[in-house]
Amino acid sequence: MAARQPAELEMKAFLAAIESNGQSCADCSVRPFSICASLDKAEMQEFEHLSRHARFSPCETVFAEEEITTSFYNLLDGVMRLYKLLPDGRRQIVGFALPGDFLGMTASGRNNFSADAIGTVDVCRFSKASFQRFAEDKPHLLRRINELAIRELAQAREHMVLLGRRSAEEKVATFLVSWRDRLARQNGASATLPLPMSRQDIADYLGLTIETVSRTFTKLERDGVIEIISGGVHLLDPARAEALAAA
Amino acid sequence: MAARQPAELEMKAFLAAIESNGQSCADCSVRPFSICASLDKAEMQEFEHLSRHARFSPCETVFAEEEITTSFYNLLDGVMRLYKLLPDGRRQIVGFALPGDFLGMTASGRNNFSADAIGTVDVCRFSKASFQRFAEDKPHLLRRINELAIRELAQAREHMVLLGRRSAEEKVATFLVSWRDRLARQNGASATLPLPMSRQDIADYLGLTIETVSRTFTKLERDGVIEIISGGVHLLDPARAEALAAA
DNA sequence: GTCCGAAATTGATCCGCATCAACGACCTCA
DNA sequence: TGAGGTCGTTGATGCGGATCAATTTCGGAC
Repeated sequence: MAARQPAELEMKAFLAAIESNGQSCADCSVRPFSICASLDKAEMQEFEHLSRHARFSPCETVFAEEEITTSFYNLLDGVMRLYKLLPDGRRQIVGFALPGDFLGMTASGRNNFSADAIGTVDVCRFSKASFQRFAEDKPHLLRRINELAIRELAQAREHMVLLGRRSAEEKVATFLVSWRDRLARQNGASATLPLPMSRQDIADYLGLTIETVSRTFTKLERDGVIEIISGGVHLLDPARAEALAAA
Repeated sequence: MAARQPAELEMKAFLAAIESNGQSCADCSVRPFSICASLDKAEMQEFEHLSRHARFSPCETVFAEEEITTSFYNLLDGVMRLYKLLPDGRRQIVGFALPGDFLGMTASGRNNFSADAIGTVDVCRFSKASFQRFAEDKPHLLRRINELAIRELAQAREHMVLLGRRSAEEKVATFLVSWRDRLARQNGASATLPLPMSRQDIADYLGLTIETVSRTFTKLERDGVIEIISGGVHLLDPARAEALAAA
């Protein structure tokens, strides 16, 4: 087994880079990625009064499936797992939320998935009612929300292909490549991938077991595609990973 | 094997019931289910001029993945399969579209899936540009589109659970129950389920092979849950089907 | 440092579904 | 009425990933 170096340091740096120093929307670092990007200065000031910052500890649940939705959240810092449970406990992670993601929109008024903090998480929280009142007559904001919903829908469909039609190795390679791309969009490209989620989380995201995920990581390392390090992986051969992900 | 009676007749009746007689939005039968439900009389009249009716033959492709999106579609009549292909030909059906469904919204300007007519299909077609111009400053329409997008997102996540975490039998039972519920929403409940799509379509929707779908149908019939008839199934024991789907 | 519990890895075995192959049902068309 | 094609069903077999079962590694407390 390869020596492990802390990719957590890199994760820390990454999180610091996108850290919202929180006092004001004006210097919120996730703004360009969030729904707030569509607001002008005056709207932003009004909007600011609707939000309250909140912090969640590792593994804390931010909201649960089927609960009546009372708040919307703008993720400022940290990573969350979004998941659904079957009555017998089987879990499907439907996505990981990164800073800038907007959570809480529902059609039914009840959350259609649960959301946990993975590490420590900072959010902007809005009451549903006041947010809806604010958004009601702002077409540019509505269009922005729409755009994000449609982007998520595209991701969801991509993930359906992965879950329904890809092998374990393809699943893991696809996960690594698309996780890298998501981080890169905010943070710039890097061959060192922090993976703050557990193997179990990855398994439940990919529709596999923890053992299969672990074996597949090991196989990719044997094949020289990745190096497994503490808290993440090093992408040694991105081209090969992409080839596995595409095929 | 059980005798087969034509459920196609029932499907025909179903389709007739929701048939848009097409001349005018005013007597369009899918309106209450579509985005048009949010428009007032004046808007509807303006909107009407933006649309052109079109008909597609069985198996005809309405639009293809990756194509630049030039039109939006309101499905009036018939059923469509929405799917994505991997380079090696593996297919994942990401959904079936029914009358009232609105197709064509993209984040990137390119379709993120392909759409085929299953039987004969009638649509309302809008040019993307004129639709966007029309919708731009109509918050109620934007909210309606949003609502539909979020509903689809919820469905997509539900389907991820199915693809990632359910057994073949659970998948088939879930499919039958939720197909019944979708039809019922428009058409009223019925124990006779028309299945206009092929076994291959069902397999590609559920992440299975055609053989496994066929065997599972047979098993459900042996167990008295369904009766297989021409062009569909008869749901003999809805409660048991729902139990399989829930578990 | 040592101890402890949780997470990850590895190995052995099993099973659900895929694959490969044949057959049957139904349709169209000559 | 029969030939041929497509679709669906059924059977035999194989394999990828699940399951069961140890270890090993890691991180934190002291």
